[in-house]
Order: sequence, then structure tokens, then C-alpha cells
Amino acid sequence: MNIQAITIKDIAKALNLSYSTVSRALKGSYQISEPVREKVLAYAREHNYRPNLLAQSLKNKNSRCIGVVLCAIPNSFLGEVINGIESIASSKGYLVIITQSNESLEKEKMALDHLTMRSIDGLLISVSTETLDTEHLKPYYDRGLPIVFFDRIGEGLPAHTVQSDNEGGAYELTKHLLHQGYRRIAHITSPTHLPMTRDRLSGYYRAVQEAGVDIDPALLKHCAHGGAIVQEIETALDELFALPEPPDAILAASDRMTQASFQYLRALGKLIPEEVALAGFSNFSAPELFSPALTTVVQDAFEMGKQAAGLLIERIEQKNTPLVPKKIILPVKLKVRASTGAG
Amino acid sequence: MNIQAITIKDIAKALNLSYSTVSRALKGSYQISEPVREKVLAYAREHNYRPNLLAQSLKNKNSRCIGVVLCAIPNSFLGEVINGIESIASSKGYLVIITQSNESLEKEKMALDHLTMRSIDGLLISVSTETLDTEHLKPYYDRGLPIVFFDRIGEGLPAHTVQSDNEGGAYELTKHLLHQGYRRIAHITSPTHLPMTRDRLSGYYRAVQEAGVDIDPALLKHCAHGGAIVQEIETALDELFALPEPPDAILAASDRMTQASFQYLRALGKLIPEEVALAGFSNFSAPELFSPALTTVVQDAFEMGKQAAGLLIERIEQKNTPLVPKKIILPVKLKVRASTGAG
DNA sequence: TTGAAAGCGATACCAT
DNA sequence: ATGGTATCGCTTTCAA
Repeated sequence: MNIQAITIKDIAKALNLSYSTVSRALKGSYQISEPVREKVLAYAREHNYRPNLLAQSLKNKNSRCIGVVLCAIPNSFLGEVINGIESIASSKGYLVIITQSNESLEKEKMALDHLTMRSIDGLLISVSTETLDTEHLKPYYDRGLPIVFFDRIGEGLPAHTVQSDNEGGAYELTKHLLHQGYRRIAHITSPTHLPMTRDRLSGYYRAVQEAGVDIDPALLKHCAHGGAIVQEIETALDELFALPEPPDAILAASDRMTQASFQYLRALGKLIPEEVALAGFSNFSAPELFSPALTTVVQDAFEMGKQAAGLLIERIEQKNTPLVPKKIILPVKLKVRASTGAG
Repeated sequence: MNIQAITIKDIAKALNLSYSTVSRALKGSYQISEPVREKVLAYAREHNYRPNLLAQSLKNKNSRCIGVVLCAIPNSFLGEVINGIESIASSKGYLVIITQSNESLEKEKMALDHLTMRSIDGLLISVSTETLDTEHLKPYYDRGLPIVFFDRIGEGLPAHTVQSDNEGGAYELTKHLLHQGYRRIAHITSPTHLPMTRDRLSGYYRAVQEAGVDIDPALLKHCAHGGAIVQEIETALDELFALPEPPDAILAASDRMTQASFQYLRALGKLIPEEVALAGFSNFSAPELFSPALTTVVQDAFEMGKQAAGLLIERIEQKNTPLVPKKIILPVKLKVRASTGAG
């Protein structure tokens, strides 16, 4: 639909100037005589001239749009990340286009397809749980599309990455649980092909080993869909509590897993934290609403968005310079609350 | 950035055809000889031809993009609405561009500006709390931009609207509270310039009047920013509980207000539902996580998104037909839980 | 300082 | 059935 009031041509005709002169006057570029520039600007303002960004993009081969692919929007963590992204992007005059993969590789590919067809200048992506490699990103990368990974990092592409200190967070959580006297700490998490999962696992191991506690591999549960399907979390919990020695603490890797675990324990009538402790990586807006309030590791989602967008735009605007991939690790904060017996 | 592998011109040159022939073959239109079409299609596929949507839009004056303006993304209700919108939009080949107003009229205008400059074919909007009228939308509307309002309806523009049954929901909630024996039911809500607020108020009044209970106007609290600022909710609650006769029940209009009230009551050590009942319009993913579980009215967010997108796209695709504004009211469901003493 | 004209990629009208 | 060409709105090189 044509929302445009007038075009450069209209201005040129009205003022008896050439297209080029008008274009230059509008851009404030080059040497344009003051009277002409003022005339043009005045006329443009008066008639509410608005440049056609499509035409500009077609001509300039850039769109001042950045595309974002994430697994799911209805998630307070990602919502905050988006806010961070937008705060930077809009200050630099970029429009942010958000798409979702719903944890499906197929959809991730479709989203990529859409975005690149619309001519984005750069891509921010947090890969889906199904994404094993970055083969689908390679063609775009090879053609020079700037890409920055955030949160869930894709492997195999030299690109900037921005993520939370997953290893440190898991370490802190586990250490805290051990300190509280829990010994059979179950860890419910995503598949190990995700670097994030491996990082958290290694934090978990580090804490456990430091404490000299034996690790029962049966206490490790990987949800194939990253917890996107409630059923898989429940199955994991069923298996955990069917063990001869069930866990006395649960370390959940995401909001969904934490929430499902909470409901599960409730339904079972287990007392938190007396019978089973619960803690997790989380970004619930208010973990203190739970009863008991939840011990969590809090990530700085807004900062993650800001950093990712900043790196991307930097990349977009100086694409000629060689890329030296940066790996940004954002510190996390352990918030001890009642669900781990510290209330 | 140019992600494009090849253009129509490249194909034309390679196959010794004219641009127009290639274009037609690609579109499957008109009478094109089978051998030629196949040759073109094969070449296109082989060289990974992807149409330049910018160029198409410039030429066709449509972009197959729809713009969405909402107050804030990190909100499970709106997240679901977006999912509904996308489910319809992507099935019809439209890209959805989401922007936020953060409850500010200024930002709402900026978002509109951005979207329309990018050439959207239609607009879905839930207005900010600060939005008193639709003057800022009028210029676009007058130029023929199809607009559909959802959730928070803007007034003064003949356009399709999609919203929950706010009147009925408030009626059901209030009636339920009265039935439970509560008599001093406070209502914390948004400013009355929002139709949604007025609808809920009238449902509240209807129930109260039916019950023959007197209404104390001091029990009505309007948050100027729709609860976007926690402080305003707390101030409202402070005032309510400073009353000579404080409320024995709270009816909150949004998730944020419900949550803030919950925390407030907790901090005060008030027993829910013994001392004060709490119920609200809500779309928490899990109101049963609260202790006590919250009585809520549940809206069908996904359906809202679907309907809004459906109406908009219908409008986009038959813009010539006269507009007969539809007003869609989606039914809501009362979910009684423990916070109103029914556990 | 200003103008003319080519071109970005795709489409559609007018010829042939 | 196919080709030539103008056009969408804007930018930019080259000339003047």
C-alpha cells in the first residue's frame, strides 16, 4: 500500500529542480546552496515527505533492518533480550524484525529464508534445540551476512557470540545445594549437543567434584526438545523419582523445566525444600511468587540483547575489516531463596 | 547486504531470453512454452535464484508485511497473541513485524512511523495506555492503510476490532466474589479513557447492582500507566488499605496488577483468601503456581491473534470492497481457584 | 552548485 | 509465445 504522500520527483517538479538536487538537499550531503536546501526542506516538511525506504534499500543494497531468530517469544527472558536489542538498534536507526523457530530446525530455516529475502543487514540468532550444526547458516555467512549468536550458540561458524556464564551459574547453584547438605542433585537440562548444556554440565561437575561427592549418571536428564514439551519434563521426573535412591534436589536448566518440576513436586506432595530442593536457571519475573520462593541464577537478559545488537551493528557498519570473533560471557547472579532450604 | 545469488537478468542472459520471459516463467503466468519454463525453472533452482522482495514491493506497491504495534513484548498474553497472528500471517505468506510502544504514546507514534516507512500492507494495533484518541492513526487510515485493533481498542476510527469479553469477564469475576460472601470488592484497573476499562467497570457494576450491594467509589483505583509502573499499583493498594473500611477482595485488571497485589498482600501478612480475596484478568501461564492458586478470567489470546490477523489480511486483499467494521468479542472463561476462598 | 542519466531488480504494457 | 521498454523511488557518477 502506498502510504507515501509525495516523492522526490514531486518536490523536484514543484520547485523546478532536478531529482538529484532534491535528493542531495534532503540528505544534507555535498555542496548545496543554502537557499535551495532550505526551499527543499521546507517543501518536504510542509508536504510531509517521507523517503521510500524500499527504494533506498534497493539502490543502496542495505536495509537498516536486523533480523532476529529465536525459539519462542512468549518467554520473559527472551522478551527482555529483545528489549535490549531494540534499545541499541533503534538508537542506531535499525528496525528489528523478530521471528520464531519454536525450537524446530525446519522453522528456523524458514525464518531465515524469510528474513534474508526481505534483505536484512545482519542476523541475531539463538538456535533451536533441534539445531545440531550451522550448515543452514553457512550460505548466508559465506555471502557476507553479519551474524551474531546469543544465548544458544551455534557451532562451526567464526562469529561473535554473547551468552551468560552458564558454567559459572551451574557451578554456583550446585555448590550452594551441596553447601545446604543436598547430595543427590538431579540435573534436568537440554540435549548435550547444545554448548550451553555442556557448559552447565561442566559447572555442575566441577562443583560436585570439588565437594568430593559421587555422581550418579542416572541423575542427569536431557530433554530432547529443551523442555518445550511438558511431557518430556514429566517423563524425566517420573524416571528420577522411580529410582531406588531418588534425588534430594533438582537443578533445572530453564524456566519451563523449573516450573514443571515445581508443579510435579507439588502434585506428588513433596515438601520443598525439606524433602526435595529446587533451583534453576531462570528468568521468571518474580520467582518470589512461588511458595516457597525459588532459588535461581539470574541472567542479565537486557544486557545480552544490548551486547549482541551492538556487536552486530558494529559488524554491519565496518564489514570490510577482518572479523576477529569475540566471545562475550555475561556474569550471572545467584539468588538464594527458600526453595533450597536457606529461607 | 546482497544475499541474492542471481537476479532475473542473470538468468535471462544465461539462457538468452528477455527479462520479461524469465519473469513470466518464474511466476508461472501467461502462456509460456513448456520447454522455456522448464529451462528457466531449472536454471533458477540450480543457481538458487531468490526473488528480490524489495524490488517486487517497489514495483507492486505491496510488501506482504503486516506491522504489529503492542505495548510490551515480555508478556505471556501478548506473546500468545503474536503466535496467533503469526499462525495466520505465515500461512498466507505475510511477514509479521512487531514493534513496541512500552505504553508510551510517543513511542507508539515512532513505531508507526517506522512501520509505515517500511511499507507495511496493514496494521494490527493494541494502543498504549497513554493513547487517548486515534488522531495519529488517521493520516494512515485516510490513505487507505488497513487497520485492525485488538485487545486495547482505539476509538474514533471505523475499523475491525477484536477483543475479549471484558464486560462479561468482570461480571463473572465480581459475581463469583459476591457469591463467596465478599462485599467490599476493590477494583484496580486502567484509566477510564480505555474502552476496555469501561467495559470491565460496567461488568463490575452490573454484578454489584444485581446483588444489591452498595458501591463505595473509594474502592475503585485507576492506574494511569495501566500498571506498567509498579509504584502506581502500590500507591493504589496503600490507599485502599488505609481506608476506614479496607476492601475484603481485590479484582485486578491485569497480570501485573494481580502480581503486585499478591506480593503486597503477602508483605502485609494478609491471609488470602481468609482476610482478602484476590482475583483477576490474567494470562499467567500458570496461576496455579501461586499459593493460593489464583482465580482468574482466562482470555483466548491465540484466538485473538488469529482473528485479528485474519480480518486484516482479508481487508488487505480486498481493499476495494467497502469496509463494514466488525466487532469481534471473544468469550472468556472463569477459572475458580483457591484465592477466592473456593478451594 | 546543479542537471542528466544510468541503474538497483522486478513487472507489465505494448509490440511482434 | 517472446522481446523491448518504461516504471517504481532513490542514489550517484559524470558533465556542465
